[in-house]
Amino acid sequence: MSTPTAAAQGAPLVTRFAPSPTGFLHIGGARTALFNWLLARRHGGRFLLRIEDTDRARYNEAAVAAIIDGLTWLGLDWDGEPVSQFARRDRHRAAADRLLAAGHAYRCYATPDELAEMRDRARAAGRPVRYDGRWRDRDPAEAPAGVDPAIRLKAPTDGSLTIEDAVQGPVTVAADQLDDMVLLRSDGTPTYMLSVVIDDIDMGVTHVVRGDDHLTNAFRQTLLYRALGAAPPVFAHIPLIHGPDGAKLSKRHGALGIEAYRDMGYLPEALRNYLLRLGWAHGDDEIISTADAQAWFDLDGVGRAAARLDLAKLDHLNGHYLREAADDRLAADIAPRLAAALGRPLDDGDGARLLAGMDGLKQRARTLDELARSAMFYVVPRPIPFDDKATALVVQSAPLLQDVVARLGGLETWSQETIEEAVRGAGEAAGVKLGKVAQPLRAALTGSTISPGIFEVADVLGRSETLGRLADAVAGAPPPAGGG
RNA sequence: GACCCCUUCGUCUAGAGGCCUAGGACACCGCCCUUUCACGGCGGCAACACGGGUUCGAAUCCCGUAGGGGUCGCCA
Repeated sequence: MSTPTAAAQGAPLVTRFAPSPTGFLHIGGARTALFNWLLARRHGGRFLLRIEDTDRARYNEAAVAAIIDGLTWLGLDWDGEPVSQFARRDRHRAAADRLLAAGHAYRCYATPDELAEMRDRARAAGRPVRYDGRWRDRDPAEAPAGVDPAIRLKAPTDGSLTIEDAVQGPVTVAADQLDDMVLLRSDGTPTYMLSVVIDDIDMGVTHVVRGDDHLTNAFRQTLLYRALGAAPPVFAHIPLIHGPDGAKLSKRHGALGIEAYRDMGYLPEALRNYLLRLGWAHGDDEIISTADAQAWFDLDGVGRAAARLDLAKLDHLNGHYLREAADDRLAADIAPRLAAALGRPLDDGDGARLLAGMDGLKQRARTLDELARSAMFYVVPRPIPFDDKATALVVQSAPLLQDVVARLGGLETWSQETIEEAVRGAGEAAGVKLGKVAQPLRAALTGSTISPGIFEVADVLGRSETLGRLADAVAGAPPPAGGG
């Protein structure tokens, strides 16, 4: 038998992201949220946020904040207020009572020890490890005194159940694989399985898009929908993300909170693009704007195999978005990183240089972290630190640099054009190629052999700072490497 | 162990029986551009897990094998 779905009846599309607040928003959760968000936005539907906080022992308030911060940073806006599943427990209990009254559920007096023993025996005998339904048809009069019962759903005992998963296709499971799941614990609290279904029904969720570790839950939940007389949603179980080694994501690789990626210097738009392409494709498109993603995303394009995390590709995408980003935004983004490295807040002069030099800087960086490091030379105080290659270059070319100092010092106008003219003049006078002058100059001004175009650097640095750094360099004995 | 799912270049993927001498992207290697490094351009390396079918024809359909993953809680 197959299952009709809510969406098949033409209801407006509603998706939800429903994390449990036991930790941060990890990369897999972020992708699940992205897909739900995109699907809703694509179809003009609603994207809801629900916190699955029914397990009070593991509830963690900081985790709720981390999830909300993570989604916000990623730019995934949800509709309405976040829903607390725990706050809706009375509603869940009432549903369990209704099922009990309708004969779809029953009281089970089996104790935890008894259940553990039952499982051990099944495992030892090589039988499926399931609840055996021992209280399903037993006379409640036989209930042991002083034992609070759990409420279990009566699942069908024969036949099979097929789910038409929007990603996995039709998936069939035999009824004997599904045991009678607990709806209400013996302490009267609702379980996740019951809460999810009641909440999804109440919230009007039409499409449940989640990790495929939930695939087997979909069968149990479908049974619950039926008992409740409600149409199940469209299920879409997306493959999990694996680490670079193909194994399940662990703390060793990418199982980091989304904020860790932010701290590593990734832009939210780059992460969105990367996560979108991980397990989903739209022909050969790679760089996909959020507007296009919202116009194109569909469940059809979601693959069925697990994908591995590849930071190199994320780096490439991030570089692309970095080059596209506005200079003032990037300057603001790296300011805290620079201030931390400098041990002092940036001043107006630093800010002006960063902004002026940003276009040249951002062409060369792949992450905000790299961008900040490459920008250090603009804000470090004289005498600036030199790396080994820069030191060697400056020592070799001191006479040439002295001529450059003389020529630059005599400039009436300080601009990229006049600077270039002066530096080229020095090269011609010495009978060497431009590179022979430009590299030592770069070393003197930045302390490194790598930087944006050197005329631009000198222009941004300004006349006095440029001449000052040059003087420091030709004065010899530049300070040892370090810092910048 | 039982059940379910998956398997195209190193990685992400295109591919829905002939358009495939399998395309794109990242990574890698050359060359070009060039004041360095990037960017960009051009070129290269590199894959249909394996074995059987079905078909005039299979990366695409079917079966099996191997490998990988997921689930088996009064957790979510």
